[in-house]
Amino acid sequence: MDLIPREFFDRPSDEVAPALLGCVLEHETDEGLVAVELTEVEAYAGETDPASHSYRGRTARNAVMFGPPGYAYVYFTYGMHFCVNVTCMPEGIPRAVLMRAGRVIAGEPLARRRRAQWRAEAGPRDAIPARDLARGPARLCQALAVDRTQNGVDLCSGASELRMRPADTGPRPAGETEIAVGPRVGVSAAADVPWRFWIAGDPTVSPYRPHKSRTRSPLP
DNA sequence: GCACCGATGTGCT
DNA sequence: GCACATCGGTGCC
Repeated sequence: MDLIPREFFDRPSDEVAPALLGCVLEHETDEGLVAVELTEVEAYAGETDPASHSYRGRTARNAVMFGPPGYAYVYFTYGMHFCVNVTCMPEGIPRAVLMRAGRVIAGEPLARRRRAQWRAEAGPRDAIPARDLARGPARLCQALAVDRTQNGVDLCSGASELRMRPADTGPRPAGETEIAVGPRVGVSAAADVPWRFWIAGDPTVSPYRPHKSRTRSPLP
């Protein structure tokens, strides 16, 4: 199996993040295989990063971030969505890269069924465009069927159903070769830190949304 | 395309 | 309580 070696992840998350663009996250289940080529990622630091789940120290939820590099940290958010990260740096140093979006390169029918099933609860809908199958961190988890049960899985092991492959060294489509950098999406703290990386011009990159507070304006 | 907003569970202050 | 590393619908330009 051609997988990314663990040493790749044994460095700061803001170095790992851009290097992950073009790499492939794949999940093999009883339903089949779905593989996604990463087009958008975000780096998270630990004790120095107020936007990181490990900012306030180790808890049961974020324990995987404190473990060795190359493991999946999956968390549940907004009452209905999952997001998946890969851990970086040696054991004891909490760093991770959030995988925000990608292009489905294998198992597209299965990925579309999973996404459509999730949306069907709100009623009948139009077909989902291919570019939207994994366009956003929660959509990526839907397409790959990643949830809590994948938290702590070793992404560097061929024995894992969820694993990471190196980038294809071949040429990319014209206009999709440059790596762009900017502030992270949807974070209220440290919103100015440019730790989001994406492939410039790629249609599967999620639209940028600044963080929005849920508190409504007071009544007149 | 953009702005608003509801759904919904969990981990904190 | 309330904020939250989100999404998808509706309404409007």
